[in-house]
Amino acid sequence: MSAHADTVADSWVMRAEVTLAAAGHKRGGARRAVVDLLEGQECALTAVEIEEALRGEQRRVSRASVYRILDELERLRLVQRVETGQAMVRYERVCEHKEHHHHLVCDECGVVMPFSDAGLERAIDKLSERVPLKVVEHEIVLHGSCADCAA
Amino acid sequence: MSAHADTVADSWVMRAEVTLAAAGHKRGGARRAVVDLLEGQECALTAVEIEEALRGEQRRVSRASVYRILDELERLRLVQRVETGQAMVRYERVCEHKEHHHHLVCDECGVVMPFSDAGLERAIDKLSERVPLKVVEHEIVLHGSCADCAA
DNA sequence: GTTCTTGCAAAACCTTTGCATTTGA
DNA sequence: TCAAATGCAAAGGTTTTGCAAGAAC
Repeated sequence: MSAHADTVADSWVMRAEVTLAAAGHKRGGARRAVVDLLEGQECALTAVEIEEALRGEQRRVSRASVYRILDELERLRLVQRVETGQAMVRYERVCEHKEHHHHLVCDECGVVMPFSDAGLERAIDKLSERVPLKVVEHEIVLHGSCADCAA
Repeated sequence: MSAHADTVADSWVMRAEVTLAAAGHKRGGARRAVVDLLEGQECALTAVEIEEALRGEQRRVSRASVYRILDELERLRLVQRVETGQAMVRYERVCEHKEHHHHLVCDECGVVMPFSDAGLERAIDKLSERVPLKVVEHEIVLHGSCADCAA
């Protein structure tokens, strides 16, 4: 089903399929297209970017459906919002443990880059237990100027 | 001018006044009202909350002016956006070093709470030097369920 | 056949902008 | 007097919603 299915037994797509089915969803073509697209992304996309990517390739999906699908995927904790301080919210798939990353945002040109840091994750995990909130997820965004813009 | 001026020589309000004057701004009544309001806040407010708070108390300020003022304060790095995944962006004053904090967001009831952690700040500062971005600020948001909602 | 999905168009909403007026220096 | 500041109303852009047609089971 997905290009990753061979190497990763329980790929994100497979988890998504199972979770969606368990939630009583049928397998709509629009949602499958969005899920497949997200599987191949290394970083977060906006709803508009998703719509445009699908328009060319697999299957045209209306803007409204993109939002509805993302909303449902978020509710099932299959995708996560990423807020970059730009106009539009971004979305990316939630991977358990592995591949978990955060974001660098260049406030000048708007580029968004992923980064990850084990030490930071450890600090967050420890902290999460001392805080008056049952933490289910966290988001870290570093703002600044990218190499090109700072030059 | 501010209630804090006695105890903290260079309070945020004073820094704001100086910075605004240096940037060629006159002392408008609306902006002063917004700045004074922000000085008294421990955590981030939305533009609408600011408008509503001022409507009752000090001085009525139009929505457009609130946004314009926040925009200018942000450009001067006197306030910082806080993105909580809710509909509206929040703003809070930027305090140098001290009082720096991040946010816990209850995704069920929407309450936003500040928290701070020196270890986390250290991890972020160290990390900021290893990253392909000239970092000027960072934002950490923990999402989950607050004590009331989790019960 | 029933329920979930989807597209379209309209609506809702937050935020920004244009313009005329007022205010501060 | 001149530039900045402000309010109002309109515009802009993103996200949501209502409704009817279509697809999955």
